[in-house]
Parts: sequence; structure tokens; C-alpha cells
Amino acid sequence: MKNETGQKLMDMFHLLLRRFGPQDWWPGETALEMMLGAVLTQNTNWKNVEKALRNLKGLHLLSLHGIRSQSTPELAERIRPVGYYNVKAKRLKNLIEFISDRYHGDLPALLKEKTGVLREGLLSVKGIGPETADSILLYAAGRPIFVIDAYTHRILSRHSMIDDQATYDELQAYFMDHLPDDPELFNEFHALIVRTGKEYCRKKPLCHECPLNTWGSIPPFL
DNA sequence: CACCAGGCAAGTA
DNA sequence: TACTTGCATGGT
Repeated sequence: MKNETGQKLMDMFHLLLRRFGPQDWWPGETALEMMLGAVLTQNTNWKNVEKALRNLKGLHLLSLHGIRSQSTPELAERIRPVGYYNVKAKRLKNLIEFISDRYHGDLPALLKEKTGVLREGLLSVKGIGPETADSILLYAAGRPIFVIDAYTHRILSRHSMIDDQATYDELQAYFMDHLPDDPELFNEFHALIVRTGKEYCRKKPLCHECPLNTWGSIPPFL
């Protein structure tokens, strides 16, 4: 471990892993399915995303060509359960266009791209922000990139581990500067944070039973 | 009924 | 730069 903060984070990780067990992320069988899912789950429950992906799969549209074959309004109708379906249909088309234009539709080539270059490329797609890009990098491409989401911010803030005003990049650095570059660790850790957040760290505080409160080295939120 | 979900871009001042 | 707002279905 690199230092004290790193050890603290590892302790937190092991605590959550013992409490909840492995989360088996990312749900999704192919890299493309994970990439589409990353966009579809923006500010949306994963259950809704599963319905949308089932729709696409049932119509054999879960491929670059399949998505391209649909107009944006047609695609929107397929993904209706995710909400924001007009916005997200366009975002999916943008992503597929990016893969087609820059990598000639060669998804394996995209997945072998240098991490920094791929991240910048993904961020240049309208509708892909830092969390979506990093989810793709970590879960679809297996890169040692830590994904930050609203739960991460909320949990670390409530336990006084970071400033409430901390930015995405600052939060990401908090993890990546103090932990080894281990995609497996980042994968499970992020999933466990989401698991904890869903149950104990929603917008309205439900922190009293949070497993992290029982752990002396993280101050309890009250 | 209120509240929330594994965000992001565009608009405003 | 720093807020605000629109996007929208489905579940608790």
C-alpha cells in the first residue's frame, strides 16, 4: 500500500466486501452491451436498463449495425423504459458513430487503445461525461480507472473523508493516488460503494445502520 | 403523495 | 466560473 490513506481505503474495501460479498459487475455479456448500458444507466435505475437491453437483444439490434439500422426516434422507442429516451437514443447513436468513424467499427481495436487517448475520445462524444467514460474504461476495457458517482461523493463526504465541494477529478485522484493500479480492485470497490449507497446513503440520510459507521477509523455521519 | 435512480449538456448571470 | 434546468420511465 502506498500510504495511510491507501490503507484506510483498503480497510474500507475489505469491510464492505465481507459485509456484502462480490457484486459481479458489470452486468452485461459483451463489451458493446456494457458500453451501451453505461449510457443507458445515466441517472437511471439498472432495472430499467435491463428492460431496454432486453428489447434490443430480442430484436437482434445489439450490434453496431443493429443500432445504426434504427433512426433516432425508432431507437428511442426501443429504450423507452430507461427514461430520457430521446436524449439517450441520440447519445447511443453518437457513441456508435464515434466507434465507426474513429475505429472503423473495429471494437477490439478501440478496446486496445491507449487509456488516455481512449478516455479523451470517449469524452469528446456528446452525451458521454467522466462517469460514463470511466465506466467504459474500467468495466468494458478493463483499465485501472476508478469510477466516481453520486454515491461515492455522498459517502466519502458524509464520513468526512473528502470535502463536500470536491470535484470528480479530485475524488478520482483520492482513490487512484493512494491505491495500486488494479482493475479488479477498482471494479469491486466501485460496485460495493454503489451497493452501500443504495441501502444506506440516499439523498435523505439513512446513515444510522451504515456498516461504515461501525468502523472506528471513519467518523460516523450524524 | 413525495422521492429517487450507477449523468450530462445547455442555458443563465 | 458557478449555479440552474430539462430530460422521463418505473419502483418504493
